[in-house]
Amino acid sequence: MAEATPMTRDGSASARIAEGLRRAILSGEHPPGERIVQEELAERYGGSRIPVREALRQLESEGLVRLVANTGAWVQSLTMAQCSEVYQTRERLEPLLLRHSAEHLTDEVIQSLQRLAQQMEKAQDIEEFLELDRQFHFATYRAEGTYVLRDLVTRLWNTTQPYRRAYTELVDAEHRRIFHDDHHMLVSALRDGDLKLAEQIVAIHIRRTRVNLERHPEIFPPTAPEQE
Amino acid sequence: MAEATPMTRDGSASARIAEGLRRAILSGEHPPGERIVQEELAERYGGSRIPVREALRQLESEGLVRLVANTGAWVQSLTMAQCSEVYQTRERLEPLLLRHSAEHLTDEVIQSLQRLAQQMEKAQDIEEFLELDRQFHFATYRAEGTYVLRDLVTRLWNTTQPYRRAYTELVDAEHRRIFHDDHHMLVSALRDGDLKLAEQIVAIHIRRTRVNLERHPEIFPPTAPEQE
DNA sequence: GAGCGACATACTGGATGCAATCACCGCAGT
DNA sequence: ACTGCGGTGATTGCATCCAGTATGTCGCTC
Repeated sequence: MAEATPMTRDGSASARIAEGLRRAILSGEHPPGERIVQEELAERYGGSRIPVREALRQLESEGLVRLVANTGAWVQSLTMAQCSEVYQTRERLEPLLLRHSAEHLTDEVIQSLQRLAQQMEKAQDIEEFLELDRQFHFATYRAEGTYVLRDLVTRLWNTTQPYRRAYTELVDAEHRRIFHDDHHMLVSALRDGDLKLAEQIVAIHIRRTRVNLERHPEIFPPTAPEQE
Repeated sequence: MAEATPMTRDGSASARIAEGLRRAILSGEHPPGERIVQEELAERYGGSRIPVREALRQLESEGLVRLVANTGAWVQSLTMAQCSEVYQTRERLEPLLLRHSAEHLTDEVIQSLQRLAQQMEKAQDIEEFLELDRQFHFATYRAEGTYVLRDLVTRLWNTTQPYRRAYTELVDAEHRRIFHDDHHMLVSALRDGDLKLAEQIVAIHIRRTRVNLERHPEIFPPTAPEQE
């Protein structure tokens, strides 16, 4: 959905392929560690390998793909430590982003947040849950003007998406309850205009998820690949 | 085939070109807004346009280059607002990175920090000053293990490098004094093992630079180009 | 039977060439 | 003089082709 790279308004094949592959990876179609063969992508998107290679370079920079010279490309996989680092980064950045966005959070936006939070509680399928969660949080990040920080946060979400998915698959009802409570508390704080509280809720929300992820090392690749 | 740049250097041509162009942009050889022509780069690095294009895609993702389909590439330029946003991001992230690094800061490292800080005070030339400043700060960021956060911070430094250069050119002796004092205070705090203080110094140091940058709008492009 | 080395295969990396697109510039019209 | 428009040149985007390298397999030696 949300693009990590600023839209260069690029109708080119390489941009299309990058977008398609990014979406495919985020949707879970390609799990971390899966091999990516240039020719297959070229055929799938109806082009030659040249734009595919450019797309792969771009996704590598975004942290979604891992390239090894003369060898090939794989869907990036993170160790638990790396994933944890991303969450610590988010814990620092998202409150800041929220603060920048606050002035653009109109009543309509807050109402739609409320709706999204309620919808999430009724979500059955995991993909729907993940999608709504993402929509919810990015709806609170409406910073206008510049996009540096929001793009950064988008990338951080993207690189950790597979692990969020894996984690979501195995949490029980009680943990979900806490999760939803965070969302409702955030909506309330925003409605009351208590920005400071809202920032704290976001930070705690992210920290909680990180701590829970760290309780499930089985989600992550068993052997630490010496990537980069 | 240009023999000046040995092909045997490990890593693909596109990686070499990306590295070279990145270095050239950071060194100020190519100022923000300058047009980048693929063929010129290809000739300069002794290759064809294919690896050049891959390098440009990568640098675009890093925020150093701006690509427009069917039109060309330019060295990325930031508005003051965007630059300010990067500095706010750094203000949140670098204390965190410092904390991760703290355990790796041996006495030798701290001594080299001391030396770097002293060298900076004697630096004549602006390029030397910038280079030493960068070396100083990244010497404090020795996070081992994973590199997610350090890579991120590196990118943030890179995208704002031209403006740091422009700003450095016009600050007077008094402001430099404060700058150097920050560095010495940081070394002291690290030597004393007062991590909390060290984090605060870094944050204030970054904030101070941001505020000063915001006092010099003439550094930034006059008309806000509708990039992104 | 196990370990090692050469060959075969498949894939990636890069160069060349051609079509497509955009920017620039001169010219006609108002 | 200013604006709108078409032609021309330069530059980008992509496909095809060729070379280089890593991997997997088979056979050979110990």
